[in-house]
Amino acid sequence: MPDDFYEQTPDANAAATEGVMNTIRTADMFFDRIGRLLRPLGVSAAGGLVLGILRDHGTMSPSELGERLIVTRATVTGLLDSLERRGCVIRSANPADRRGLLVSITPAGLTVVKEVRTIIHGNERDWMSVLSDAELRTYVELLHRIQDRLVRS
Amino acid sequence: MPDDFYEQTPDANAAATEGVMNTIRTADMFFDRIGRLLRPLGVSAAGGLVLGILRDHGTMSPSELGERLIVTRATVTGLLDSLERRGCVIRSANPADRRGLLVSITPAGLTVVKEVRTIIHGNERDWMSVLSDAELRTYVELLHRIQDRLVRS
DNA sequence: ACGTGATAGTTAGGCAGCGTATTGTCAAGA
DNA sequence: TCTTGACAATACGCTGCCTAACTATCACGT
Repeated sequence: MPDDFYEQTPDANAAATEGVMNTIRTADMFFDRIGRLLRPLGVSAAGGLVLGILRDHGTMSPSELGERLIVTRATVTGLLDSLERRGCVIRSANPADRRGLLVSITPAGLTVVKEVRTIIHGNERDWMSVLSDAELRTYVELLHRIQDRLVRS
Repeated sequence: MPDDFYEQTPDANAAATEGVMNTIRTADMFFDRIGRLLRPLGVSAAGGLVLGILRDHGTMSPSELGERLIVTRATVTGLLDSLERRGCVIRSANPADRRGLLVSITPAGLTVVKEVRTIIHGNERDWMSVLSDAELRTYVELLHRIQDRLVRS
């Protein structure tokens, strides 16, 4: 998002606008870099998140995956389609509820998620290295405050 | 993006990861809220950006729009298709270069962009009101430092 | 004058997200 | 029992973003 979108606004909103626009721009950059780093592994950024969750928390339903990812169930369906095609996860019937499924990570998926983490962690550390430890703590705290405001719509 | 994706990482990367993930999550929230606010106007968040640029800088080529938006020309094609369908912009031939086009905002587009700004500015101010002026300045400065690091890949 | 490479825009195909509608299943109350 | 409302997953259509390939045009160097 370009700086100049709102440059004609001379009032007190300018600072708030800059905060919002720069947040979005920075996140876009992160997401873009992560996607490029993961492409050689054959998974998307979203797919990497799914595998990480399955690795840490084990088999779960698509709905629960959606809650953890903060996306809709419809989106989870598509993500699982991709991951299943690549052999990273399998869907099986939930014996306790015939409406539901259970999603499990495969050995191939475990291999992928291991590589994902190695790649991403190093880069994240690098990206944030321009902030001191104290600045990073401040930054995260400010983000949390903004998020708290946002969840209250 | 869920907090717990990387929770099993006990080393020094945890703070950096939290910074990256929270940036993405916050931006997602911003983008979602903006999209919902703009839906009644019949334009997407990206469409609103295009109209704002055209309003501030006048007629320009799709390529230049793409540079300002930091998206590819192919993406601009799609955005202009939508905006043209809604009567907000028109494409015309560039008399100086028969390869190129010129995109102009229409009176209807001007009306829309005015409403967009009114709606968005008030909300941005509200969202960022949880930070003091000094904190907001700090926040934006930290974002700029991170962005500077990111543009150097 | 004429290739040759660069540029402008589109198209095609893919992924990821959404909202909405649909189908099947569960659970609770009449 | 049976109906009714909630829930699980999917299908469909839309937007937005990408890359790659294509056509048309330009601009430069020979």
